[in-house]
Amino acid sequence: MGKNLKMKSVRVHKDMTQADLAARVGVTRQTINAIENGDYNPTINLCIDICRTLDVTLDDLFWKEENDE
Amino acid sequence: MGKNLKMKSVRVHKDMTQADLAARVGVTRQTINAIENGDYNPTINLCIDICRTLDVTLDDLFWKEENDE
DNA sequence: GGAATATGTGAAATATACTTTACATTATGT
DNA sequence: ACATAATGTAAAGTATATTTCACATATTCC
Repeated sequence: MGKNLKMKSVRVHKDMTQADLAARVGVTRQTINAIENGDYNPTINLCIDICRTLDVTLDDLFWKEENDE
Repeated sequence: MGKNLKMKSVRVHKDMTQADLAARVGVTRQTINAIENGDYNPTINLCIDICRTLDVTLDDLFWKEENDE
């Protein structure tokens, strides 16, 4: 699976660590790490919580056009 | 949880049954039904597959603004 | 270079998404 | 009214998201 570089970049731009984001979202640091590294397939509610915390939308972080490599 | 009326409406507008959509997405009819009825919290990859099949994006079907009731 | 902080990762346990089977209810057409 | 298709739902099983605990590597900063 591909890494979620957008998520990482938005998080860093907001000066948050993986642990910070995890705490605000109410999830483990490992979970955030796994999502950024594309190690699994999160739940949509978790995605929504992450997006709200980072002030972006689902399409911003999780949508991929048909022809993404 | 709230029902996903947008998803139902797009699906119906495309003249697909829950079973049709399920088959195209590669999932059970019950799963589609449960998602439309807000009975659970699907995986983002499944959401993406549903969106692609219905020619919409994540924000169209699954994003909710802060102040949705 | 060493201390502290941030990230990557692994293995075992738990919660929950999703399947399978099955049946009941609601709509639609004739 | 009857047949048929579409939807709602329930229980038991399987797959996998997420946690917890633990440690190793990278990064930063003094």
